[in-house]
Amino acid sequence: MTKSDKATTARNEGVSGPVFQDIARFRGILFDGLLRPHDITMAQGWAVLSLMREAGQRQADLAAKLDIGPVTTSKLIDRLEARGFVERRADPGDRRSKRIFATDKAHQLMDIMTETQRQVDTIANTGIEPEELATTMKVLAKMRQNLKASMARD
Amino acid sequence: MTKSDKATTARNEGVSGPVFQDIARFRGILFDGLLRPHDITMAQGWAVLSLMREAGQRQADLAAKLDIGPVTTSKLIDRLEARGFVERRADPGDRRSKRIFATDKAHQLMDIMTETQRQVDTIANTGIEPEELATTMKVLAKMRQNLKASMARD
DNA sequence: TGCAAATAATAATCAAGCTAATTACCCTTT
DNA sequence: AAAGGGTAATTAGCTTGATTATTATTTGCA
Repeated sequence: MTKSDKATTARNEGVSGPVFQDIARFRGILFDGLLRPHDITMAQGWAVLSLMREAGQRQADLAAKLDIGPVTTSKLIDRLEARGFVERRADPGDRRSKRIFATDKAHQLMDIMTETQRQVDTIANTGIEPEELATTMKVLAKMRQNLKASMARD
Repeated sequence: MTKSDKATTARNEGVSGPVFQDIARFRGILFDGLLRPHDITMAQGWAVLSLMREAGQRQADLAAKLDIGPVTTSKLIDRLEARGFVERRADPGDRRSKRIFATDKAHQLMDIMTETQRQVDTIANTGIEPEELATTMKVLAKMRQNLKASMARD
């Protein structure tokens, strides 16, 4: 640890700071760069994966699964449909709803997403002790839960 | 691939998932909600803080400090200038550059940002052991560094 | 039964990030 | 001194988020 690092920590400046934002952003840039040849983005890929795990979700279901808003979901599906990874079908029982299905073309994405995530994790986790990493992932899960719960109540 | 890398990969498949994206997003929503009465956002606040620590930075300097692109910086400053938190002045020595200064109005933001961050951290860190939190922050700093380094080389 | 409230999707608008391309300017080299 | 290459800021356009409001449909209840 350098002297300036120590000073920064002591002042408590930027300790949690933008570190979460930075990591999320850097991971996204890396992820999207690796996915570019496959004409898909990280956000789109995760949406498709959710649809392959559970076919025929309504847009509202998918939004809840991904923890994003219904509008974001709608536009995400627009792009996925334009690229042929997904299709909207009318819900036979409720004419307000649409059911979303992954197409055949989407099925190659499973392995691509898994492998890409492995690559990003390998880069991000270099030089980190396995036990410390395990602790970190456990803590992050708790943080995610804390934050989500605090938002749900408002 | 080292032995510990292999072990990590084996145990940690899909663990990282969108958890970083989710935490960053949730923190941003909370942060921006708390800042709303002050007519500023989290991203804007951090930019102003950097300008108060070091007055008269060029936009490119600020971009490097915040780890964002020059275009994002330019538009961020547009919004800050429109709200009267910041002003652009011509650089006397280089007519390509502009020097950015926080206005008097900005000085109240220091405490607001500090306090808001404390509130968000309090929510996010509830029920987490101090040692585990310390480990996590250390690991996150390392991850951030790993990711940034991997992007710089391309 | 009929009307009010809830729900599903979308349109419109804004913030914040990105890349690529432009413009203006500086500096070094010949 | 002119040319060329590099740097600073901006414009234009895309993605992914958010919020707010609208439309169409369903459902619940008096």
